[in-house]
Amino acid sequence: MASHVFALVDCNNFYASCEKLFRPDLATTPVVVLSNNDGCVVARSKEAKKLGIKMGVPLFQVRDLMQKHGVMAFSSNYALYADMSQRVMSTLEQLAPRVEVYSIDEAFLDLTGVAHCLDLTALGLTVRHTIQKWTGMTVCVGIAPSKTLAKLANHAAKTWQKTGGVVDLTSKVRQRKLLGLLPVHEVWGIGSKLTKRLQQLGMDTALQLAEADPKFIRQHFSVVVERTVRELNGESCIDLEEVAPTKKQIVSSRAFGERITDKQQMHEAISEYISRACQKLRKEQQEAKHLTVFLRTSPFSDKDAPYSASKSTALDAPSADTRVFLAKATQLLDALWVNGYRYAKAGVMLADFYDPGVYQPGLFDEPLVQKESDQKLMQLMDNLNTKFGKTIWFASQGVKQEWSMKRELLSPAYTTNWKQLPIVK
DNA sequence: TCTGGGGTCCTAGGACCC
DNA sequence: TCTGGGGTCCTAGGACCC
Repeated sequence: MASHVFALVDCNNFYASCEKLFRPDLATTPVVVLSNNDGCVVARSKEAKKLGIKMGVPLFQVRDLMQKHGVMAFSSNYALYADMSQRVMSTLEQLAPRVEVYSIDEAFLDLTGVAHCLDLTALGLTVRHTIQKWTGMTVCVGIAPSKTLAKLANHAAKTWQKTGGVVDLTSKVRQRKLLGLLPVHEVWGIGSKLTKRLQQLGMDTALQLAEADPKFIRQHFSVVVERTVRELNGESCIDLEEVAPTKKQIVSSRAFGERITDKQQMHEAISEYISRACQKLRKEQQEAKHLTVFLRTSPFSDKDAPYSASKSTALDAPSADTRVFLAKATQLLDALWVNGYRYAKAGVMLADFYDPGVYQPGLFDEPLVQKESDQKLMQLMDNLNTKFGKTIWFASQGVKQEWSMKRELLSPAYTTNWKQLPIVK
């Protein structure tokens, strides 16, 4: 069997870099990007990291520090990040035979076929320079015989400047050397809970995990961790997935900008989430049969009474019609709603997906009638809303949406709105 | 006063069937 | 009163990722 070669390409400080790209005046300024509702820090530029601002920290805890050092904050601007991501990914597709877009700022490349005829470090440098030149983004590249090792190689490329942003980890000797240097929690798939349990068994470094007996790990943990051990030893267990598998569930949920205490407002919010979820569903060209609605108070507040509840229902037949789900969601909300709480968040979840037209009704079920006019209406709505922004919607979604999220520090839509293009003076 | 959103996979346990 | 073994399907919950 031919051995695999993967590269992991990862943008440096992606969201923060997107914001800086169109603001050359901020080149050396520390920048952070905030979560929805401007609640916590979800991305930091290298200057902000240096100040000790941690990932995920609530904004109010670092406000003084930020003020003192002149840190610039932005609300998250997903339209901008998604567009920049697409530019990076389509550049990668021109540079490598097979690409798996793994997240908004990362992609795995399959270099198996080209590994023997090209110098891998040189190839990594080419990727880095091309992305830099064509998109303005800086990336690091990690190359290794398994995805887990490629992740670690990328981590090394980011951590040590003298690597020039590219680390070729195809040699066993280098693999072992790096594994010995890294704590076990840096390994892809090892989170905080597993780290604790591994440490209790005396495994503190990635190398100690790599040297554990896979059977022992299988017994004490799971197949997932066993696979990680094999991957750390250069045995590729996780394949490249060039085409994204169809989704198995769609979630739409948001924390509110202000607490909701009024049922009518909650109904608006739920209607909005249903509408978004159904639009995503139609974009996936799927129909769903299962719906969950949930709501809860803030889990962080000690003075609010805690309440968290969810209810699910199954449709008679799969659908992608917003109106069908709106009706069901309203029933679920009636059953869930309790007066007197200060609700902080709610959401809906669609599951149990089918390709349109393949669902088999039970013997005694009503035969399915899918009206063409219904599908056309949904399609028309989607077209209008994609083309012109949010243009038409259902009355139940409300107009003012006073509960909607806070985004007070939003940057302009530099790349996706003609009116907000940056101007060169 | 202020703490994100959207996913996946695996496992255990219960219900049900023969 | 005694009372098996094996299989499947579903769901809830836990863990992880970015």
